[in-house]
Amino acid sequence: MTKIVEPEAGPRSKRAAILAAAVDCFGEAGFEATKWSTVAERVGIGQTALYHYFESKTHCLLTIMRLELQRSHDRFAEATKDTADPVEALRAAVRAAYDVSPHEVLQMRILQNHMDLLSGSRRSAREEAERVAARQLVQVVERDWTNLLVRGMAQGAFPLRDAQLLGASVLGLIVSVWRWYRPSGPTPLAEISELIEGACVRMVAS
Amino acid sequence: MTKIVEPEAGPRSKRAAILAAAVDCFGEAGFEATKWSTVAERVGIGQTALYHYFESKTHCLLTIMRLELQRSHDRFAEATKDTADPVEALRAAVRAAYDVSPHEVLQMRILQNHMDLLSGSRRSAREEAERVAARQLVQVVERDWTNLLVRGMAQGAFPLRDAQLLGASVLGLIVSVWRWYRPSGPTPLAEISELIEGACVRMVAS
DNA sequence: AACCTGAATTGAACTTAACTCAGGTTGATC
DNA sequence: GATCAACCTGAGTTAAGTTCAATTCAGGTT
Repeated sequence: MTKIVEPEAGPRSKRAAILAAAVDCFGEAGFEATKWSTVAERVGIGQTALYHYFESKTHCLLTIMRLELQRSHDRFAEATKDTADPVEALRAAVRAAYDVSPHEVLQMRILQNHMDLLSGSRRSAREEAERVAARQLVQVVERDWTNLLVRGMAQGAFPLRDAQLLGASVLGLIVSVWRWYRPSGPTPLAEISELIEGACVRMVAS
Repeated sequence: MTKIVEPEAGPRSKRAAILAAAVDCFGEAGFEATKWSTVAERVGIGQTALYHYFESKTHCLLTIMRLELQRSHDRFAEATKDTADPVEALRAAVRAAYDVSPHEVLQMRILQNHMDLLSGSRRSAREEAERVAARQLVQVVERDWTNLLVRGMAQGAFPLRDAQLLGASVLGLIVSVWRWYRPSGPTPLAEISELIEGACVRMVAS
């Protein structure tokens, strides 16, 4: 469980700007479709300057994914921390999952679209470090949901079922939205949130 | 609704062999991670021969995705065609979705991991044709599930809800499995199928 | 003010893998 | 056995990510 130390920002560091620009580009156009040099342009630096902050285009992507996973976990914890009733905790967790900014929507989309990157190992050390950290966070998030179900089953609020599998399914259902949802689309996020919240409760508690 | 005419196989065509090899490679190692030349090697031809059958590596990927979507739709239709009861039809459809060979598992994984390709348009004509065909098939499959729900709601078997959204959710839940499932993993597909079948019914019919 | 240090940046060169092209081989059909 | 289309290849091109040696810049030291 090696945690990655976030490189502290020097006063003229462009790391944050690069990450923001990359999220926009990767999120809108897709990782493969966006040229690394375009990100540099948008930040206002030459393409080679990117390598001062990230070892590679993929290293940047993995960083975005890790940060998003960390955020998801934190929000889950925050949303459920003082709710004893399992059903209410579940509802709160789902609502928290969809209580996101447009920028965070892009981050979720990027994360979902590149989960497969976390399987195979990477050549370079820094990339591999990010990958492993992200993979661990995936497991942490899965455990978040599974534990919630286990707790509910133990209290008799949820019927007994394979909590691991059901947890993965609930999570899968929730994040599947990020593959098709567009802020500009016809369905408002609030409506989606409500429907999924109900669906999750029925799935788990019926 | 332009349907793509499958190039009929000349007696010494290696198209099918290429597709099979590509599914193995793309499915196991990932599309980006596998070199196009590796696929050629595995088939036993030079890399340039690939371009006799596919305009590009991406064209091959899009073809795989379209074929898989066509298969999914066909299986759905076959599984539900003579089941009047909506709940039973839903159960049959879910079971059909998981009644797949290991090779088809790879195809589903490839499809799910590259859905984002279907958003943006492609440069070349043949690629774009495959993309559009695939995109249409996605909508067809979504309609398959939505119609099933609409039918069930009309008959009073399912409570009234946004069928479009709920259909997308059910589908999202079902296919989310292909991101993590491995035939070599600890959970047998039959067990997954059963749990998801139940989850879908509760989600829709409770 | 002159100097030093390390972070930040750059242009030019390199690498890799997808792709193009100009032509060669094979085999079914007449 | 001539023909034609399908099929295949080696050599060369291109595009995008990446490396590297050299340079600029900002802030602190003497």
